[in-house]
Amino acid sequence: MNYSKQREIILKTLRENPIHPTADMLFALVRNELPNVSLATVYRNLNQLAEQGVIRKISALDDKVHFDHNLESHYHFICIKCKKVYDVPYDVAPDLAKALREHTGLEALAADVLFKGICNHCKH
Amino acid sequence: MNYSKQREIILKTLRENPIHPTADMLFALVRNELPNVSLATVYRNLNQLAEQGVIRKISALDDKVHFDHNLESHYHFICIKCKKVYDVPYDVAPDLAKALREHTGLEALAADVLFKGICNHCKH
DNA sequence: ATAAAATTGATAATGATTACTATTATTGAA
DNA sequence: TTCAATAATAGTAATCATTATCAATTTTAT
Repeated sequence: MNYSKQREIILKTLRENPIHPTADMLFALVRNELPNVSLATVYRNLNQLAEQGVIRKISALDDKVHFDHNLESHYHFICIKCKKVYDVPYDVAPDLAKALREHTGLEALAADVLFKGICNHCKH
Repeated sequence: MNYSKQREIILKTLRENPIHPTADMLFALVRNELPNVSLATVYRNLNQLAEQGVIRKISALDDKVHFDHNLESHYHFICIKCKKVYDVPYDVAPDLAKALREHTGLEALAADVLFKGICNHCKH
């Protein structure tokens, strides 16, 4: 993987944002710094970075894929009103893979948890 | 919601199948009984049934939306090789909403858990 | 029986994502 | 540094799951 300015700025932009942005949200942000960047470049690099394990993809809703720079084990809460995605600490549901193994014998490589509800901000 | 033969057979077909089929899988199955059924009718009815709470949509698998006739609380395991979706009993991770509330104060209306790994069948 | 409302099949449209391609940038060795 | 090989880019076309549209048909309530 060669260096590219675009990839550097896409990654930097993702890391600066706690909002779990989608590809098109990042496209808009990155264009502030690189006005000629292509949407295809954003998608290409996000997929490469996810494949390398530098970032994570989260399929939060039924529609767009969101990206997460936080590699630590954690879960997500999506607000069904504003669609914002919040981090949920791992401690809320630790050792799910172990529980799965003990109950079913299945070996999980990953365990994704997605809570859905209305966030505190939207309740008011 | 009026009665329709198509809806009846779509629902019956989903209930007869433990495979968490997608819309196009159901389309193929339903066409055995109703050769003139339209793909749009399958989508339309699955969405209606899900909206009524008669069936459930499961997303976040891989692009396509799968449908589940099992309304009891339970989770899913997807095999990353054969893409089959298996049910995982609720007991593997009970009371996630309560744990979320106690840790974060957030109120979850739903908690989806998706395990990813290689199923026993694909291991051989 | 009949009119209003719901549903259908066929197909066009949508929207997120990926593929393609000619051009440009990066790299490592001579 | 120069240069050829490789990788990445911008722009755009293509893909593919899903939705929307609409005239025709079916269901339902009166």
